[in-house]
Amino acid sequence: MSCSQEYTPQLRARGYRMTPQRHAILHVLCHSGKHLSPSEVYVRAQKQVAGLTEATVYRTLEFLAENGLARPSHVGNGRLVYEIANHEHHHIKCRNCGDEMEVEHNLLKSMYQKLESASGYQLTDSHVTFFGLCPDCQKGE
Amino acid sequence: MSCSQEYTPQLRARGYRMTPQRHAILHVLCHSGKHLSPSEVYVRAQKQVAGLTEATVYRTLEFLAENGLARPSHVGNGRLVYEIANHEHHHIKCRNCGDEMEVEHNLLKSMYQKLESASGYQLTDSHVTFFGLCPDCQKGE
DNA sequence: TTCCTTATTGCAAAAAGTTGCAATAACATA
DNA sequence: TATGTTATTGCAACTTTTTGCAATAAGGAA
Repeated sequence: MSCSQEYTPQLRARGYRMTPQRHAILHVLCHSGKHLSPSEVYVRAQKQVAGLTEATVYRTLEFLAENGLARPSHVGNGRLVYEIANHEHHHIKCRNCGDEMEVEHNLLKSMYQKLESASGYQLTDSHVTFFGLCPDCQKGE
Repeated sequence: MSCSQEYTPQLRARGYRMTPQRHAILHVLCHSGKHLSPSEVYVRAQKQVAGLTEATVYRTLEFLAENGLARPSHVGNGRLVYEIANHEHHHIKCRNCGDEMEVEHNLLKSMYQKLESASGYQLTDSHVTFFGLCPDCQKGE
């Protein structure tokens, strides 16, 4: 309950429906704080909705992402993870130790503008993951 | 032959070996011009090396990426594609029609510096894919 | 050229993710 | 509140990607 409730009108307005499955998945994303893989979402949401399947989790996450309620991101190795889409940010991940931090979008803002004018594209999707070496791992090198 | 030959000493120097499989896969990447999915690489490389398996293609692509000879990129939906790592660039892809263009790295250079000083990270991996609407699809909206 | 070490491959099984389709259940309307 | 439409789910089969392990072969040293 709580957080996920507020999404109901958003879905209805677009002709979609709020279901116990979507409810549970949104709830999981809301209260996780970090991003989760589909199977992590599955394990947690299953406790709230008996009979939930993994296929539904995959479809729901993709659906939520398409509708701007969840943010998918590529964090290494080609696997997607998801988090709730409340504030715009990006990630930097350490190639070595896997440590990760958030980056405010306004650091990238002027670059986005340059990019838009250079390419003619209108940038919609704003999540990017950068890879590098964290301060600790740089010392080790 | 040709292009892929020059990589042999690079691998040897690090204690790795050049094999017919790696040879063929590098050759495919070199002569494709665009990025390819693992299965596309498999289909093409198989013609040069009888008995090549998909597992080997996956492992080889990951290996080449780790050693800086190939560049992996996330082009939508969580699937990885690969291309030969000869010049630094990024991609912008249209969410609507799938059209794609390259972006020169120097457009992002100053942002990379800001990011490094703000985070303390040393950014190593430089490929990013941005998503947006291409000029044509913007008109349609 | 032959031998030896060990990086690399193929195989087969497992894990992760996707898809078609019939059954179910949101929810707008009466 | 009862009803009909159709968005959504579960199921099961399928595709894609990963992994362990024994067999193979690259290439340095004798």
